[in-house]
Amino acid sequence: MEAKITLSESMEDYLEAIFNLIKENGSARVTDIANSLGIAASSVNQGLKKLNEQGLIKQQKYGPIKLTQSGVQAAEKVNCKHQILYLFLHKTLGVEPETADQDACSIEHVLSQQSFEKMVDYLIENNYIEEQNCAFKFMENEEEEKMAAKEFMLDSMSVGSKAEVLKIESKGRLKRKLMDMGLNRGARVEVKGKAPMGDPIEIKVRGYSLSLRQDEAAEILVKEV
Amino acid sequence: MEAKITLSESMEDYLEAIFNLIKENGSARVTDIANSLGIAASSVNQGLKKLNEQGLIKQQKYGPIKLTQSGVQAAEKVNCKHQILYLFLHKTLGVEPETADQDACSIEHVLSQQSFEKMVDYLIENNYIEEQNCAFKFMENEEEEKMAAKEFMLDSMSVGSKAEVLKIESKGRLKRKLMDMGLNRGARVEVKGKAPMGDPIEIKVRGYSLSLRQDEAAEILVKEV
DNA sequence: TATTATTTTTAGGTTAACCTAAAAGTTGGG
DNA sequence: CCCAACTTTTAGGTTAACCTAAAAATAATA
Repeated sequence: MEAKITLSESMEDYLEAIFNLIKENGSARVTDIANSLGIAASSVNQGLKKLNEQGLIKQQKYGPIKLTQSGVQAAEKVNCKHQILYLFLHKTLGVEPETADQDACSIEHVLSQQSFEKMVDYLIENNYIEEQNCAFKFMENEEEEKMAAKEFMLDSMSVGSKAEVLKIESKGRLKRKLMDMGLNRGARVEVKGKAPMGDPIEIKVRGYSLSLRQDEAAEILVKEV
Repeated sequence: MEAKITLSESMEDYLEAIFNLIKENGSARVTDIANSLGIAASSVNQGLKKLNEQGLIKQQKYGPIKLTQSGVQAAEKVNCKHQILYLFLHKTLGVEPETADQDACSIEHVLSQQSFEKMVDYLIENNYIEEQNCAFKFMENEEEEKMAAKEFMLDSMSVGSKAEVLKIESKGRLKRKLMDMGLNRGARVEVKGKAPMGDPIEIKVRGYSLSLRQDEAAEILVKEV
């Protein structure tokens, strides 16, 4: 129902940096963010524009940067992932703090939900974290997954039907590409049309129209709604 | 001058795909690589050009793709990282095979050496792999890594550099011709000049000057000296 | 409050990694 | 041996994420 936002890696980095700076200093300025990420202030400025468009931060020209509600949510989610990874690498594998932190930083953007969950399980079992912890904020939606029924591959949906994306079955780059198009878990799609041979297929996601090759659509598991 | 090769994520992906395709089918074609990575053939083509420049693969126009010695090395390294991650995620954390594979794919490019080593330690302790395994191929040679990869195809050497011929990769008439020019194993060559488009290339061997077409030079594996 | 210093923004790039469409080259079947 | 089908390459884009240099706005201080 909510317009679920998709963040690129660097957008996540910006958010996280803002989140941490606010926690530490009470405020986040363009230069602070730039310093903490090691990039130019002008680059940060551009990034903030996008976060602003997504409604995750609020900034007036030359003014201080604040997180909106959904901004805080998103930032906490990223931060939480970071913490899980850090703890896992450092506490259970014995990786040095600094390296663990760097690795967490690079992995947090790409690791699957499932792997995160498994790490959390492991950390709980070994008493490194407790169930009450931040670790769980992003995990709520587990059983919803097994609500089975009415699951199809997107290419077999009929014109006019609506569905929710459950999973992208392909790997690597293709998966990435599809996700970048907005086809993330939970996204609502509507099949607007199909060419005679079923290729390509016209769909609508998050307000955008886009057309998929049939073999691409065949990689997308959806639940009819 | 250290010629240490640094590979971007996608270059690593290309290498890995080539490596696997050759293992599975005996050969890797542009379209196969494109399919296995889910990207357009033309994109692969461009990527291959770069790998070629780095001396990691060898391809003649419209011809099959082969890995050079250093190409195989690099590919094995990446593949090995992939395997470690896969085993770790799947065997010790219980992540599902498919997801573990995808995650391995994204992480393999960015995880630190140290974290890899810790995972290997863990895998050995729990008897998922043995010391003899591939897992170590990329770990012994930390300093050797800097030495390595001074091997190039002659056409990718810069003007002014000197090298020793290791092998002529072509066969038949062309090989004969090149050998007759004095390009035998062990011969010392110096690159005297290149025409604007890299074709032809002026070299000096055993006191003679001679000029090679680029695709001829691309058949000659040399070690920089 | 004027002047200097700092911060933020704008303008105008670059690069890597993709893309589509079409041309060039190769191959297999009639 | 020729043509249709496929593969590979070329040509000409796009986009995200950076950059530098300089202009505009704000803050500090003498």
